[in-house]
Amino acid sequence: MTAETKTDQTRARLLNAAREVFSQHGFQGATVREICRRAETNVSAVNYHFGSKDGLLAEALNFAQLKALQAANIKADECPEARLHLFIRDFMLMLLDENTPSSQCRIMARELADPTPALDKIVREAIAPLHKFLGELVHAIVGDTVGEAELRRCVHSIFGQCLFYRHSHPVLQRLYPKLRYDSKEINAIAGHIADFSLAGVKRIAGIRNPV
Amino acid sequence: MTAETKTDQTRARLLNAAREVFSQHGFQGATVREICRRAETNVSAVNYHFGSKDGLLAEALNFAQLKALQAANIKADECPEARLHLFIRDFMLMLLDENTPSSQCRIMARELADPTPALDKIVREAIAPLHKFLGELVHAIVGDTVGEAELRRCVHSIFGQCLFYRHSHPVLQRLYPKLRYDSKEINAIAGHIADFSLAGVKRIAGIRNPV
DNA sequence: AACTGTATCAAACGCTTGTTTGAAAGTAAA
DNA sequence: TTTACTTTCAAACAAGCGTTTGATACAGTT
Repeated sequence: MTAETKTDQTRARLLNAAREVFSQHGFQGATVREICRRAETNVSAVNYHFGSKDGLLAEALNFAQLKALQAANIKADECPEARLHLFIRDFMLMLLDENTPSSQCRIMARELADPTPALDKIVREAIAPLHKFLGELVHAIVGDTVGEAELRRCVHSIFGQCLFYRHSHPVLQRLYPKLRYDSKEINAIAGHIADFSLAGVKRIAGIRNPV
Repeated sequence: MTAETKTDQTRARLLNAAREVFSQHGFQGATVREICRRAETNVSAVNYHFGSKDGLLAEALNFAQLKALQAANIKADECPEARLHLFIRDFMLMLLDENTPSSQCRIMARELADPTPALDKIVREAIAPLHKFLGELVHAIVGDTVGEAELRRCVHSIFGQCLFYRHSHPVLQRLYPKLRYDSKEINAIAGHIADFSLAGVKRIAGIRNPV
């Protein structure tokens, strides 16, 4: 085994472990020692390979999946209403599904409220494009009938509903101990948010809602 | 000055400082040293008066304002739709207004995603009643036409929209640097959420929405 | 075989955390 | 004033944190 391959293997193990631990405990709550324990390597490996805990977070972030989601949604040959539904479902799957290794989105969700050195990068490269994307999708639904501020608030309403299930998960588990985020439940939640939001944005736009 | 008065004064100063710091940095991010610095007392005062940092948090929590909000809303002689609007406005004022010293609600909001020893108490005494209250309010609007699961999801949609502006504040400030939560902005946000949600719950209930 | 550079590791470093200690100051009753 | 009790405080404590160090093992080159 060459030295380079060994380096890459250790790096990869560290990145995977970091994504796990960051998404579970947040940046502040995660410890370098636990990440290294899961990566089965020494504590000093983080600083050797990534310079610092900050550097590890920066490299652990990966927005590819989020961008793929948007690209696939744009390509989908559907009306804007259907695309909104699709987007919400895919987004909720990324946020909630415990069977997929898409912890990037969950890392970001954790950091929203607690600025870390990486938040500027996250906002610039992931969140801002995401808001722009959803803003355009909502605009395609309601047309030019709503002002910029109201359009933004519609986007906030949609993201707010989605993120609620991630942020408030510890609370919801206490309120409803039987709650499980299996694919059936996630689909039901996504369907609800899509219906609820479609009625909401149309109401804001002054469009009559059919039953 | 009697000893008891002195004790109470120090206790009160510690509680006020604790509410400030907890709401700003969260439980984990807050340090007893900073709390004591703001309370202008010694580090050991926290353990002397409250036993531990956990004990300080438990006593710093105060759900009176949240309960007063619900009581006032029930007393208000308005239709359910108007009461929903009132509730959302008052709730947003508690969550966002920086000029009012209602940091309790903000402490809770911070802890939602990050279980602390106090979360069980918070859920039991504050969040569960709040969800029950809003559930009944939504039920008063839509009647018996929607199932229990869908009603719960409507409540989640409303809280999700409200909490978004608190949780994502650091992100929103980066996206829109001009954003300020003055009373005009808070009222606009509350109005939007009320309109948006009213249309949403009626759509879920299968009630046609007027323009 | 000797040399070079990289990767790993146990151990330690400097710092911060929540908490404890023991003495000093202050208050109230005898 | 003496006594008993409460409150404050500087200092220290043990544990945990991110990070650094110096030795060791190892691959590839000469």
